[in-house]
Amino acid sequence: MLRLSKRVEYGLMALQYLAKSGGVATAREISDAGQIPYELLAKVMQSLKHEGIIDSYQGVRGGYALLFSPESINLARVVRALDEHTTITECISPSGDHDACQMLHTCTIKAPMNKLQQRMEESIGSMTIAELL
Amino acid sequence: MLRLSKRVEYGLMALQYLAKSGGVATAREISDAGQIPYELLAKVMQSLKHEGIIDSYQGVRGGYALLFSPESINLARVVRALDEHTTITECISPSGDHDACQMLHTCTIKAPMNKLQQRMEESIGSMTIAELL
DNA sequence: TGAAATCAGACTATTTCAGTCCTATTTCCT
DNA sequence: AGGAAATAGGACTGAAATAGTCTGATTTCA
Ligand code: SF4
Ligand code: SF4
Repeated sequence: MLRLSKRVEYGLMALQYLAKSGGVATAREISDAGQIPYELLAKVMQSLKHEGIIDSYQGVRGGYALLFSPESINLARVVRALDEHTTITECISPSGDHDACQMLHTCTIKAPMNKLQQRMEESIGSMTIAELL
Repeated sequence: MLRLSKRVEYGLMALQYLAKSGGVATAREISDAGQIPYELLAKVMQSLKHEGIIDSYQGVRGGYALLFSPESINLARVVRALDEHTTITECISPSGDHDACQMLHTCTIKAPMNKLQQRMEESIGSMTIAELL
């Protein structure tokens, strides 16, 4: 249940790389350094861009760079950018979705699961990219 | 990545039920009460039994009962009993497996992931069945 | 103008998960 | 003794999520 996806792992490696380099790096460069499938990493970088964690520069001599200091990017945000399921249960929806669980009404563990969700988020959010260096 | 499996959800409901009832309850009874697929729940109960969280009684008038007080059963243990992946990465294996990741040697995020694993476990382990009542 | 890079979407293959089915065994009650 | 009700355990199927690949478009610099 708490195994992180390859997307997140790759994303963390990439962010770590960008933090270390301090400047602009290409997806190819990061892929080579970390032995990460290039095409998959490319997608990950795009997701990180959309989330606003990194900036991108197109064309030759392009690449990616961090938009914030490593210590101000916490892992919760990275997970939110790269993972489908960011909640412990489907009834806890980040954007108030209505595709919620069927047993929503009869469910007896909904409330405590909410509490757990908070604690988990705190755990993940307590770590930053700076702690990967 | 942190969506808990149905097995865990059902397991928590069942343990909550057992804690509330205080005595012996059958899988059928719990299944009916929580609208849980009976066959799947039956498997879950068996897993909980194997982990040593509950005791079972076979035959007519049989069923399941808690082996410990609700406040001494934490969710980390439940997850361990019911979930395949209890670690954040595959290189963190509970029983020192050797099916570890290929990039184990070149990986640059292994150490911090270990730290995160600990924090996550603390979060999950900090909640007990008693908090579901 | 061409090479190198991001951007975007569709696609396939693999693995995981939820759920079902079937049979054996145990135990109580009549 | 025998049947009903329960757990035990394995095999199986279908659906869904994930990992990875492919193709083409666009941007930008030299
Ligand atoms: S309502 Fe209950 S069963 Fe449904 S997703 Fe939420 S916690 Fe799980
Ligand atoms: S070694 Fe690195 S890449 Fe492999 S599982 Fe561990 S953290 Fe992930």
